[in-house]
Amino acid sequence: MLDPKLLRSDPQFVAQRLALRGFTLDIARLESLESRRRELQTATEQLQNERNVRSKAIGKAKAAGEDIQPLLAEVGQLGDDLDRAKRELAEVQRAWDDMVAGLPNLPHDSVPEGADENDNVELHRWGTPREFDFEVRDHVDLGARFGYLDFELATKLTGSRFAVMRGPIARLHRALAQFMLDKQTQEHGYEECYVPYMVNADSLVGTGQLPKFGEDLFRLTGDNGYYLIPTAEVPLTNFVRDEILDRAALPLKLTAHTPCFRSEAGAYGRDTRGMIRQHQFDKVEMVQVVEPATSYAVLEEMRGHAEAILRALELPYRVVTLCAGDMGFGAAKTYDLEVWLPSQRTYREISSVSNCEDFQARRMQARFRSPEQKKPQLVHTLNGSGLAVGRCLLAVLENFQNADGSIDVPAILQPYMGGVTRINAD
RNA sequence: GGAGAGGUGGCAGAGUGGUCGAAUGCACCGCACUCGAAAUGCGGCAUACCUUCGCGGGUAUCGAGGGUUCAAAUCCCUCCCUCUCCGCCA
Repeated sequence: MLDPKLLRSDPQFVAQRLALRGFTLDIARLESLESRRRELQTATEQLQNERNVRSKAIGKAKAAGEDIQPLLAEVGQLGDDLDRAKRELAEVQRAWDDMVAGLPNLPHDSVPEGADENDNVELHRWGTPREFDFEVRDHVDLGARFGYLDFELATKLTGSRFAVMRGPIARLHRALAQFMLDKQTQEHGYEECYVPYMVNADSLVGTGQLPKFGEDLFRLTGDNGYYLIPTAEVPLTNFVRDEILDRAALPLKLTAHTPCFRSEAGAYGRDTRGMIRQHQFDKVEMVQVVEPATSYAVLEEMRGHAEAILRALELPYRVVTLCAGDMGFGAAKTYDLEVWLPSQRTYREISSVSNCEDFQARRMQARFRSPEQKKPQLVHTLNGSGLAVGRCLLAVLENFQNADGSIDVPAILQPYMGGVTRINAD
């Protein structure tokens, strides 16, 4: 959520920043709602005050043994007026809340302008894509060789956009997740967490998936209305919802390996082959909750934490700064890491690292207290994949393939594979 | 799933429908005392929003949401959560 004070004091500025991401702010509507809200709130509170004063007077009179009938008569009309005022106020307030809850975050000054992914700016590349002296197979073909990666089976079990992994590929998948988790906890200082894979609506509102993007989520039937998590960012970031932290508790660095569930309602027809875009995939997620002054330094740090995984795996990648138009709803600045996929001869997203500044914190009422400042201040929240396990798996399969369809296990993963150095061999 | 007991400020813990935003204790902060500290005394100590240049004033919040009432932490309803016992289970 954007700062209501800023929306009020400088709507032109907000509109201009939002325009960078292709969002049009209806200033006239905002201002009309705001002025009506203010008017109604003041009037309602005055009525409320009057009623409180009179009720107290009745209490005193009664305690003093006086006749309270005349006082009751005086107060008669007040209740109706108050009810009406409250109703009107609630209506306007809700309209305003709905409008503001639907506004995306403002892009940071350093974010490049642009409308879509074509305008993202490459920051740097690492590694050199390997030249193959044979015709490369994509991960679907490689995985099908011994039935280690089976999409048809998953379709029978469930439906499209799911995968079954078996044998060494299933183990490679597990090895990747274990390796990532170890790296983030042991070398980068994150606390390992195990979290619910279902969350309530409040958590999703806190991180910004709701109310606007419900169609991307799997909602469970039943009275409690839980949702499957689309990313561990949701449970991890919501650790601090409605909390006032001690400054000494910051930065809070959390990581978790979880499955992620996405309905991808708007993505039909894209990446239908293979496991690029699945309804269920595993991810190791990093979340940091920090003091505002440090958040941009932390963003760079977290990008490094994600890059470290790809480097250790010897996977060529590039880093792009997302342009304003391509960023997610809550992000003020985002880096995407894109891994080289030989079968597509292109880089594909494998990690996204974002600084949400106080956007999520304001929705969550997540604050911290420092000795210098009397009032609690909003924290800044950041999240990043470190990394997407499924996409990483397919990157390994494709980049480490041999002419005979076997796949070398990256050196760093071999200890996690019981010393196995090559899979898919005859 | 069944039966019972509960959810009050950072924590503990009072609270008869009416001067209750809420006693008291602990923790924390300031001041006094002290060479310093401890102990003691005095004072302060929730959050959000509205209003004011400021001092200040106002509104809301006692798990959540409804209801009764001139007035609700207190009464009624629904839901959520916690604890104890039983059942079932990994």
